[in-house]
Amino acid sequence: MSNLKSKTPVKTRDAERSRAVILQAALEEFALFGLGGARIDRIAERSSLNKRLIYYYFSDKDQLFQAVLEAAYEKIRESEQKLNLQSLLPSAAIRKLVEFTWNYYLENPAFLSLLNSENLHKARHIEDSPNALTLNSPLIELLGEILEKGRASGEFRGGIDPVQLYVSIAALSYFYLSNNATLSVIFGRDLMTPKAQSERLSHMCEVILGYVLRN
Amino acid sequence: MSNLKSKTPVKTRDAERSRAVILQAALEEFALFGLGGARIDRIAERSSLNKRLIYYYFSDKDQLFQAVLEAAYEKIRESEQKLNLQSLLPSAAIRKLVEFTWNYYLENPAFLSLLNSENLHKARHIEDSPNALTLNSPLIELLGEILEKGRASGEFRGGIDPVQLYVSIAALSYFYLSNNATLSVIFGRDLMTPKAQSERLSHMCEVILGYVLRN
Amino acid sequence: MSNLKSKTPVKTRDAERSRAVILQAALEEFALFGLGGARIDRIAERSSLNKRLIYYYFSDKDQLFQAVLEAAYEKIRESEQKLNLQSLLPSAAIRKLVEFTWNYYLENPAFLSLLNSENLHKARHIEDSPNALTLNSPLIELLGEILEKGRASGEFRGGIDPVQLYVSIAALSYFYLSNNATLSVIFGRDLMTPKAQSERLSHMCEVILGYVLRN
Amino acid sequence: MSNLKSKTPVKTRDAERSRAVILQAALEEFALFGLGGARIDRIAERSSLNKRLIYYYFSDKDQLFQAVLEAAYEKIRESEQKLNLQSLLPSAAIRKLVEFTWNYYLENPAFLSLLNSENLHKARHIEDSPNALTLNSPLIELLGEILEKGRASGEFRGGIDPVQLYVSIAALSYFYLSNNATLSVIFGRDLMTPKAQSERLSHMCEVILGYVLRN
DNA sequence: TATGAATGAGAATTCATTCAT
DNA sequence: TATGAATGAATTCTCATTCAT
Repeated sequence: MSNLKSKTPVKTRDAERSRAVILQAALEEFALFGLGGARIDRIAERSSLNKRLIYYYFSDKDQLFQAVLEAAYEKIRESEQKLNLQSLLPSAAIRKLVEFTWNYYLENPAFLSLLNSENLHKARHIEDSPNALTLNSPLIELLGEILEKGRASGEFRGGIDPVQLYVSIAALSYFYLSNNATLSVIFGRDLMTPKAQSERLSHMCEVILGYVLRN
Repeated sequence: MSNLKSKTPVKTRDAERSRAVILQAALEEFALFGLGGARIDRIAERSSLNKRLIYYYFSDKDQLFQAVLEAAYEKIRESEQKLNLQSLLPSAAIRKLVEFTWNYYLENPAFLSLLNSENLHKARHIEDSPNALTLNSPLIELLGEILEKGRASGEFRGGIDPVQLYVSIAALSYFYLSNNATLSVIFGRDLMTPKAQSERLSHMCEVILGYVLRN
Repeated sequence: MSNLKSKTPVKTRDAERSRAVILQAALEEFALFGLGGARIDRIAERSSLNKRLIYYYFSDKDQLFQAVLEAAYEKIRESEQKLNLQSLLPSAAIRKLVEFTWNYYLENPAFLSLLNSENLHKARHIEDSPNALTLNSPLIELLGEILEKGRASGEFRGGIDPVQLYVSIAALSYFYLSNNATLSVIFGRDLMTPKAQSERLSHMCEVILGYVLRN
Repeated sequence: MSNLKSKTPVKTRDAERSRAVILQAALEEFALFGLGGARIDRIAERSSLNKRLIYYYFSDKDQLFQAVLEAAYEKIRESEQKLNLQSLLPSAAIRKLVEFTWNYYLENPAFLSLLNSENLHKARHIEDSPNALTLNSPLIELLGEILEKGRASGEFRGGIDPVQLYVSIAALSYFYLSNNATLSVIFGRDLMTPKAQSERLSHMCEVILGYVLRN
């Protein structure tokens, strides 16, 4: 085992690795400071790589941001696909989606920050990102099937738009976590204590299930 | 009285007005580009005032941002207070709050953008903004009373945390509008058509009322 | 005399002066190194002014180059207008134009270098320089009149295109001076000694006058 | 012999060819952008060869420029030698030299651009180019003989310095073509139409022959 | 002979901020 | 109160060149 690792030393001249290291460093930097506030110099430092190399691989700041964004979207889509919602009962599936969304955002605050930046910039980076377009469709389709299954069994109410539901599920977690800093100040209470977190999760499940369930 | 005004022409030596003009220009600039992306030069242009004056009134970029933020919070609080929710039946009050939140965010996109920036910066500007702290309390208190009144009358379920509810109401509108750009790209449909807007509002009312109402 | 100067001290905050100083420094730099080889830093040093100020007045390197070019053209046009060729006999006028051209180029090598740079860049800077277009017309017109006068008196041959003649007069001096460095190496003789210079001037007069004079 | 070549496919390990390809690519790049503006990266692209190889063959940008310049001089000298001026009558020889010069410059604009660059750099590259020095002598000598032959036959005037004449012949074509961009803008007419070209050639022949011919 | 990866020094340009009037 | 002029410190990006294979 350990000798396996020694057989593959951390190569210096490894394009794949360098690209990945830069992407990770850039993700952190963009998440912390936004697109405008991010500094290429700091990304170079973070990645312990030469600043020039960033331009070598990504041409400029915007294209770097785009690459980071694409990677972030791919990552969440992969996680979503591992959920296997189709194998669950409708209400369990919905609950699992709410929980997954919450946990994913909680563990990947950089993703939220990235999306905020991208929205500030009117989505211009994803717009010309070829694979972005079809990224969400599978989940929405699946959600549609779940809603239909639940409705057929009489468990769920009818007429629910899966996009609206998906947006609402995301919204409830996203807003709480993304705006946690200002909300905590304004309400004068720490919204990130373990207790607060579990209360939020319960609340969201109640809201969403209260909505989809027939009564 | 009226001749006082005619003696001081509109564009000169009117401190109050200059301050206000700068604040408005800064609001637009910060909303469009974020704190990091905003340019003092452009704020000067937007306000057709001298750049130096901005420093005269607001000392530096951060304090300017803070002033803009405070003004934005004040404005929404004022609007909230005009709602007169206490005079309505509980369910009508809740519905009205949902509608108000949606409409306010819709009409004041700069406010959302500002909050995103402030959250990116960990709320450091409101933190030392003396009046920010108590800003939300009245509404939360009122919401608590409404929930209690509804519960007492048997219309509402019990055990609802007004803060959670308030956050969720805000979340549903905020996320949809703030992230509209990326969502529209990803779902491949324009979320801001009049039809899409009214569908969203209906959906949100159903979600929130579905949650608070006993059955 | 000397107290005149003390009455107008070198003001620091003098926009006109700063602009002029930058233009002069830029002229020298561009002449020495071409557009691509010129360094904004060195222009700042040359002018003992802040680099930032260059951008303040001229926006970017290209616009600075354009401004320098325009100034250079204006200067030679002014000098040409002082020639008063119309008051001379045709052959004297032609000779004077040849001599003037030679001397002007000799004393303003930066002008030649600037034109070379501009031609390397396909004249893109003068192209959108509003006043450049009509700059040469007056002289060409005057030259046409001189040629006609000479022809009418039987002194000059007919059918001479003033533009062709003007270009040829310029060419004979320009090429010699602009390409002096390579020519001197290739011919193995210094083309800039006083003797060489006066020989060149004689030669050019003979060529041009030999061409325009009837016999 | 022939099978040796077939064993080495066209694109690999052919040092001679690679050198030549690089030289050609560099010629184009230097001609388009000058020495300062030329980019090693682009030369690599143009030659579809690796950037590293350029350094392998030519050490650095300056030496590459020097090699390009030498090749360009060699090429024009070769062409000049094919003219066989000695076999012509003096006036025909002069006319042919004017025409050749014009056509050569017309067909090799890169050569002109290269010389401009070299002059901007004070001829420092040819200076230490061993073969450059004697390059022009044969033609000048030949021109001297032609002039003498013409003078002896009474056709040409006497006292013409062949260097001056050669420079003037070059000047008339060079300036027109090299400065065509700015001249076209300033005179507001396209100097490169077929008609304009042939007019220029006629004019130059008249000027030069008008000068050398006795009357 | 050939090439992709990597880099330090430098270049243009930007930006918040201050000076002088 | 108002403003044009001036600046130092960054910041993005470029470029010739070298390293490792």
